[in-house]
Amino acid sequence: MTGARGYHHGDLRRALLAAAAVAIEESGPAALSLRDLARRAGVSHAAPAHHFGDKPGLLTALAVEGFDLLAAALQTGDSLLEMGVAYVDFAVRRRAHFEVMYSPDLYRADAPEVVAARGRSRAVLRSAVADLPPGPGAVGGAAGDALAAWSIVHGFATLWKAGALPDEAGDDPREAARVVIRRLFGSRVADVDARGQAAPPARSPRTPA
Amino acid sequence: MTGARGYHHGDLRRALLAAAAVAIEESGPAALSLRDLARRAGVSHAAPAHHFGDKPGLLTALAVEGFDLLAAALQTGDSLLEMGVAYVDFAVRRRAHFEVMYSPDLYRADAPEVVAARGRSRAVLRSAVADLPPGPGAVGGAAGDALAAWSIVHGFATLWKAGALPDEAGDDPREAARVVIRRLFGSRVADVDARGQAAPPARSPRTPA
DNA sequence: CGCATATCTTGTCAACGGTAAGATATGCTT
DNA sequence: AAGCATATCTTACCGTTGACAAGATATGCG
Repeated sequence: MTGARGYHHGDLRRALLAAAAVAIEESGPAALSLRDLARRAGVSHAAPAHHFGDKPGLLTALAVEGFDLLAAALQTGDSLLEMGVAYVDFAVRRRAHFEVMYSPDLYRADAPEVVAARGRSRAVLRSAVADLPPGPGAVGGAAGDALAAWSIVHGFATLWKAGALPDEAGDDPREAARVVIRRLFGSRVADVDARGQAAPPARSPRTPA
Repeated sequence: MTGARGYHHGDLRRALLAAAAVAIEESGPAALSLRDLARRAGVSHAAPAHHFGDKPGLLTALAVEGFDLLAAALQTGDSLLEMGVAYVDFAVRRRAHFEVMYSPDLYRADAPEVVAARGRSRAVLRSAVADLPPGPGAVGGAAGDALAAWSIVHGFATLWKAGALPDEAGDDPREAARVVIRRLFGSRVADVDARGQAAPPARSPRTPA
């Protein structure tokens, strides 16, 4: 375990990934230092190289972990609306993973593990979109639905994280995300009356049909 | 002009910003090196410090320039649809500026010039949204429209740039953006034939819901 | 013409990423 | 249980970077 102090760390790979997430949340991915991670983990500055090769290697592992975490987070929501909220929630709460995942310059985005993990999270979104009743002005069909849903949710999350939104957006990203998603899909999306009266104040974990 | 070779460069500040944009387009903002910029501009490694102070200072200037360029680009489109397309086009063609603008960890996003420039581009978007006929499921009113429009366009642009979209999205970001935007606003947005040929300059007559 | 100032240079330092070579623990084979 | 191959970690080093200090040179204003 991590308690094994001595020449061998015991779980250095995990410890480095966790330290990387913390460090990135503190100062962003650009300021990440492998030597700082090594210090946080209590090992020498050359230890990370054995597990990840180089900095892009470490961030590649973090991206893979992120895509898998995202896929898992999305699966908790049963409706497309809740899945979108879960996407935004993931972006806000796991800032480090999210930022790296969508910064392909920082890691090897074409590595097979990354492609596979990204495909898994994409499949979850697809399955939810497929359950959506067809809409009136469906220009691009289900693929268009998926693209639009992904775009609006990703854009909202990114802008929120970047602090680029005006204050009117409020302070609860989950609630604001609900409003935006409902504006895209209207009554096609679950669990809220189509007229879209002010959103329900309490979060309702169960979604009555 | 830039031709003034000698002890003084003549237009070093501009030259450095331009070189930064090129370098970032090549390798991303994380790999940016002030010394490399100095080499490209033909000056010593300490020259940039006089104009920008430090690296965040240079990126702050680049972000301000980017927000102003964005505001100008948005103003070319008269309809909200075309403005959205212009947003995506800006993100794809001026990758460097766009990436920096929405990476607040890289620069001083709270600097007054940045806040002002960002406000200017936001005002352009607002004015276009205000012209939009009210929609049926207007949850958040015009502010909700603006938030949704900005989110979907920003998300699409970001995902496109990150290469995170499946191949079905096609290879023309402007066309794909049109489809996505139309899915959000439906008939409320200027009408365009499904092929997405250039939109009519005049705003469409009132669109029946 | 002379001086204040803006601009650029050279020199220096600590920190970083990456590599090489050596030390130590782990686990497999017999 | 012993020995050896291998995984893991350390120490040492190199070139590059960002930042700072101090000096050199050009520009503009009186």
